[in-house]
Amino acid sequence: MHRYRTHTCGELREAEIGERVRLSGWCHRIRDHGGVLFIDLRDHYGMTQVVADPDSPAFKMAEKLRAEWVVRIDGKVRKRPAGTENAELPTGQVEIYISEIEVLGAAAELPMPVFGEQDYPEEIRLKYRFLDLRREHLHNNIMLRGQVIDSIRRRMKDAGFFEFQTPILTASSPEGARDYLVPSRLHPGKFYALPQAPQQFKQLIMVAGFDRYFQIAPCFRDEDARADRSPGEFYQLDLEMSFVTQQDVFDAVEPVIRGVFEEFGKGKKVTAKFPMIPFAEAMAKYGTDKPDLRNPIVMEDVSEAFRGSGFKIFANILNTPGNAVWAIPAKGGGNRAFCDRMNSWAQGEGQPGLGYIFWREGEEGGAGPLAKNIGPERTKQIADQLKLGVGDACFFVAGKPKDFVKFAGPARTKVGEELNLIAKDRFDLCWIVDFPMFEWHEEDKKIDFSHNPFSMPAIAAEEFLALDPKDEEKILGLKAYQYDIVCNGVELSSGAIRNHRPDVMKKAFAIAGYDESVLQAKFGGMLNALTYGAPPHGGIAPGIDRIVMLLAGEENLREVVLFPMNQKAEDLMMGAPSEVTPKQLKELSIRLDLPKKN
RNA sequence: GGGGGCGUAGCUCAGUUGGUUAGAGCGCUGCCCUGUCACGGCAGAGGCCGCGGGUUCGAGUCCCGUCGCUCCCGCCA
Repeated sequence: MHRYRTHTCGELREAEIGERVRLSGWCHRIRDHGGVLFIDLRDHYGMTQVVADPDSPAFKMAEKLRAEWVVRIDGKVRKRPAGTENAELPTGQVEIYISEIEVLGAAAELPMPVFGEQDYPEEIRLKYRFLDLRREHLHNNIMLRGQVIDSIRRRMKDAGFFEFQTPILTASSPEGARDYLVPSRLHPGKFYALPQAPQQFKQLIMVAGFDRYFQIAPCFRDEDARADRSPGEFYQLDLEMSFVTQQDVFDAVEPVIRGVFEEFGKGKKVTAKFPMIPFAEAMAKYGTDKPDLRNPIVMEDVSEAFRGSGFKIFANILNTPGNAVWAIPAKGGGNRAFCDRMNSWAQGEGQPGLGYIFWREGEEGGAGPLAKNIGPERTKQIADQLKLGVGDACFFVAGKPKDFVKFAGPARTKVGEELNLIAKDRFDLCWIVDFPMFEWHEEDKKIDFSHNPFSMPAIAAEEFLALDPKDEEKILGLKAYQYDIVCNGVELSSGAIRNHRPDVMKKAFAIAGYDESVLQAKFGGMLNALTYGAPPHGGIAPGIDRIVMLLAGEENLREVVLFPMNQKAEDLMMGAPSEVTPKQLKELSIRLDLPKKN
């Protein structure tokens, strides 16, 4: 007989009745009836009920067991007495009558029970992650993650991609997020950086002629956390392709993403063909470049209904060129209680308030102070434009669109949530395309890259090279071959057709006000590589953690990461980051200059 | 760096207008219980009410500060 087990805890059926078996696992739940004692023995594979009574030589030992002790039990499989079968368990037709128990690992009193579905504070869950991971919910999430990654690998390889590894210790990159730095012992005063993404490596793999690259790539960024953004490290399905247009990248990636969502989406409807939504359209309709398309609300410009109207606040705002008034239609929100609630919410968001009109029986022409200010004609104009009627409401935001979208987008989401308009049973995916190449940097009063300086401008190279840097209007209107995949309001990935031409890259940096020496200093290696025959190439990098988060139905990345850090980028279980010895620092030629407390 | 929420038993939470000895469930300890699967019953232990200061005859409760956790903004090519 095997030292620890003949079967797993999820294995035994009626076929094994009468066999002498050996199981090892955790005491999930113990029910001691005095005369008869049940233990639900749990392992990775499932749960089996084991039972002892005073006739069993193991009874005395069984009475000593406590939750989460790891034990080995020997015994005989027998059919459960009629009427005591448990249909919830695959092993529920049988039980094991214990003849011997060996304690393999006793457990101290638990800071957090494994049994049950109750919520526990993050701090405890993270400190005792190994206990949390025993719980069915997290355990399943992590297994799902592994299956999703397996599926992605298979799909990528089937599509002709090859998997590469790129360095973890590399050079600090000047753009983007803050780097994690690793001091060099051999080169005092110099540092490696952990890659924020293998961006330059994957481009170099294309320059090296490998044609189709992918990697489940760890990425490191020293930025503050969010619910959907892990501090420190996360994983991307990083991929890159040579001799491709933007459409080729879409055609390669879309089936992989859609396939994974269909495979693991538990029957939720997945977008059959991802719509391509230009950045400008996404901002205008949804107030964000990562719209939740499950929310049917589409905003519209209603500036004309307010221009020169009796509602002086908006009329005055509209006197400034470039300003506008947008409407957020709220089907089914046509009552004062709801409108007031939205107004309070807006104030909680730091807004002065949220103007609204609503339509109800007896006031078919529109109710609320705003309707009275602008009069019935303009109110009707709004109702007609947005196809609103009795029982509906409409909210308004006014000012400079670039500024108020930060509020309008969340307001659209809030209305959708409050009125239950969001279809929960779908994964609505889309491409966001036509991002601007450059944008006006208000603080520095200059034109700068709006995304990745490596993206190719969506304009003929010759025309781009001929651009007059003073022609700001044309430059700010330029689009880039830059694209995102968005699912249910979550940005899944960002990608681009890369700028593989040194001349175009130099021009792009010149337009953004960087001297060629800056380009050389920052991206000399990359630029150099491009001068020796670089293929046109492009790629994208979907976030693995976010995909799994959506598939698992979680709101927080920590629910799909094995050993996550907390919001302050601390590993409470391992105690990272930690102090190091003076000897270690000395070897690295590092002296600490810590900030003074208080 | 800034804003919101939370902080009471090992854990999840309740705690009234500021008023006697701060409660419940789970867990823990002991006893009882031969068919449970969230087993049940009886008894018990367990509290710097995050910390510091203030107001008050009296503070878990009100005020100020601080710390911790969390969510968001900034940040995230």
